[in-house]
Amino acid sequence: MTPAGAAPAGLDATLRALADPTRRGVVDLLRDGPRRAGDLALALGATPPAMSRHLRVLRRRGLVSERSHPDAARVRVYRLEPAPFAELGRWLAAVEALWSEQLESFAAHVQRREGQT
Amino acid sequence: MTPAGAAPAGLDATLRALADPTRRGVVDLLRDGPRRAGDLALALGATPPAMSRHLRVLRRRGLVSERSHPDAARVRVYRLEPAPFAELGRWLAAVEALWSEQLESFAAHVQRREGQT
DNA sequence: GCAATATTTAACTCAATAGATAACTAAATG
DNA sequence: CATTTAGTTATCTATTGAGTTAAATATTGC
Repeated sequence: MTPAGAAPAGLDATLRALADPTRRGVVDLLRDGPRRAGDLALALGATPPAMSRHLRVLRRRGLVSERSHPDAARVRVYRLEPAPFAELGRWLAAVEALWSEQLESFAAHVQRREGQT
Repeated sequence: MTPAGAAPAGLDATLRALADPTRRGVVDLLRDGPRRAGDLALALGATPPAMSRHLRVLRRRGLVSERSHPDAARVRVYRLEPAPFAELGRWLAAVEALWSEQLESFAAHVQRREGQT
């Protein structure tokens, strides 16, 4: 069901991870492909320690994964992991599915609200 | 109603608003239609003040709007507003669009990484 | 007008989180 | 090997933000 090892930690963890502009910047940059940690820090104007912490958050939430650079083991390359985004997408789709249903069931809600009042 | 000026406050605000389980619970409940503030508080096990604060956050981010109950002006009815969800959906789609592209452009990244090393 | 109801605002406390600097680990390079 | 390079961890501080109780506002009903 879930890719081996990288279990998405749930919607809450995903949304908390994405609710930070720097981390969302990381995601946006990784859209174009894997990148090194230092590269990300430089591109987003973050100090290396700050970026390292952001990457740790993203990693623990399963939004990114880390590998060593094939030609330089001290360089760490990060890439996006699809599972948490897919989970978020499903939730969002379920919410958005309602803009049509909401009109349909409007009468029922009026009834319910009046029953409660 | 969303006053014409209350544009969705951006992805950051939307994601911060959704990065809370109670507020996400509100969204899930409002999927089924508009509901009263006190109803939401009761359903989610939150005290009225806590719920009021959560609703204020959601309102200021443009995720929900508030009206008075037609038959009882002291009752406030909340409903979902689609715009911020649509914005989030577009961003998410852009991110997810990459699972295919990422494979395509893989060779280019290898090249770029080797150029940097 | 007076009490009850629905909800919000205020003031406070507490925990979680982000940023900065410094110290540390590991790997490439001379 | 000593040094530079890449990145992470440690520690501290400051800010944000969520919950609580009490008070305030507004509306309905007697």
